[in-house]
Amino acid sequence: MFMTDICVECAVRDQSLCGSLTDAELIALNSLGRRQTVARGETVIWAGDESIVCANLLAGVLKLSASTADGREQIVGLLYPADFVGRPYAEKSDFTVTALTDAELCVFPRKPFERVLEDHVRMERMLLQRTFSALEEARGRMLMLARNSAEEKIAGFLLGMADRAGSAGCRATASGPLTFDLPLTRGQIADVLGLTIETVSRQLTKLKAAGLIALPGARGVTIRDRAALQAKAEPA
Amino acid sequence: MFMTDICVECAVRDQSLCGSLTDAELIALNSLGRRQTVARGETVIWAGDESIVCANLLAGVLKLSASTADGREQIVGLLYPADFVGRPYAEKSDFTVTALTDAELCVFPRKPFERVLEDHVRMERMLLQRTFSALEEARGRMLMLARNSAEEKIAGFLLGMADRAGSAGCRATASGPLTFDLPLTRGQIADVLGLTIETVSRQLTKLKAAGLIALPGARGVTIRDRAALQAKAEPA
DNA sequence: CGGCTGATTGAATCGCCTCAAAGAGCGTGG
DNA sequence: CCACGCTCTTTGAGGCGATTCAATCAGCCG
Repeated sequence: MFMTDICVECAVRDQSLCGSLTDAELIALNSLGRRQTVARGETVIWAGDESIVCANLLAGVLKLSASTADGREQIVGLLYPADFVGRPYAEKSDFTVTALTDAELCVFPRKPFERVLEDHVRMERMLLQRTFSALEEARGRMLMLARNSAEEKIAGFLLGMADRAGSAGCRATASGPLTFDLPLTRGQIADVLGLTIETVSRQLTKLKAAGLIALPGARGVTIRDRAALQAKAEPA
Repeated sequence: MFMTDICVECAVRDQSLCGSLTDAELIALNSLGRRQTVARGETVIWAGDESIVCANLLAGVLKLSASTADGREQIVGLLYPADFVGRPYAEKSDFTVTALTDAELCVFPRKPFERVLEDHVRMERMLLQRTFSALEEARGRMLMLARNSAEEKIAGFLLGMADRAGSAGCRATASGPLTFDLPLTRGQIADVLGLTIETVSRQLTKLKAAGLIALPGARGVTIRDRAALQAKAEPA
């Protein structure tokens, strides 16, 4: 194995699907994969297009979105580093994938990737488990979208983002004030939660007024009272 | 192979996951599977419980539901004959599975079923594809839940049920009036669409008043103007 | 014939959306 | 360097759609 192998220096080597492969097995994938950087706002896959590629997300945040015939949009999932992108064995893409932040992908042509999958049962099994997890998450999101109030949605969303940011290590204190930057605009948060920009803004302002959070700068968020937020997110 | 083999007389033999197996391979599954009938209203799997079984649905309709801590419920999926039930490789169940009609299942203990899956790559691959389809459906449902009006939800729901009933062959005419029975109560429709009972009832009444549908009996529905319904479901 | 579950209908309320305008942050070019 | 324009955000006023609460009605079974 050469030092030029892209997998060797892969930041998500162990968390991604590839974690199921031995170094030897990686060689096949290695020759297949191609690093690709995408700028914030750029769309990687268009809904309805032919399904050409699969990928592992190395860095950044992507959104998965769907929209109605008359243009109403809904973000149906967010993808974080080490997440898998695309749908093997499908001829066309169902959803649009767009970069919310500058991002980096490890892209594979779909057909050859399917062959690798077929040759490596452990990897395919891992993909199955990931897909089940994604399904579970999607269904949980359905409950949230259909049954939670705007306040519950915002509180839950902030907690979710805080957990992610926390593990990414902005500040380690679990219960104390945690500050992080949202990778989404108000409009994108609205698209995730099934609300409007104005409602998102109003709810955030309300939580700030109540002292549960602070909003340093347009993108920053500080969790000041996690317990109270949790109570708003999940009323007994 | 003996005539007592349950797979031989299986109504969904070719449509289900098992369709990927040869008759010889079926023998292993055959000894594992157990027919189980469940009555309308009965719950097969409880959310949070240990994940003990997987199954193929042979007949009837099941609902997959989630609920908030304070009891608001959302149906996150419906299961029809030949659909797969459960989640292999997971230690606990995420959602509650309940029979909406009297139903019949072909149940497998999870652990042994996983072993069969591991031994039959084609079947596992088929499950992967099914799971991707379920994910796609769930995400489409998210768009519907978050962005469609009550009228759009009801119109779309009726069309979906009509398609199912149509293929099951109540009456073959594609564009003419099609009559079928809903397997769901108003309350359950409300849980599917993220509405309330009253809203469902009002929207149905409105569509009836507009002459797009008729409502013969509590459970019956007649599609009188499919094109108009389609227009309500999917405004350009 | 009650008693039950499910469906319908009405009235009033409220939460979120729509429309509208103003303010903040930020990069660009004069 | 600062004014300008852009995008994103905040805030307000008003309206509408769906919910909530409540009462009646229909079908079904014992």
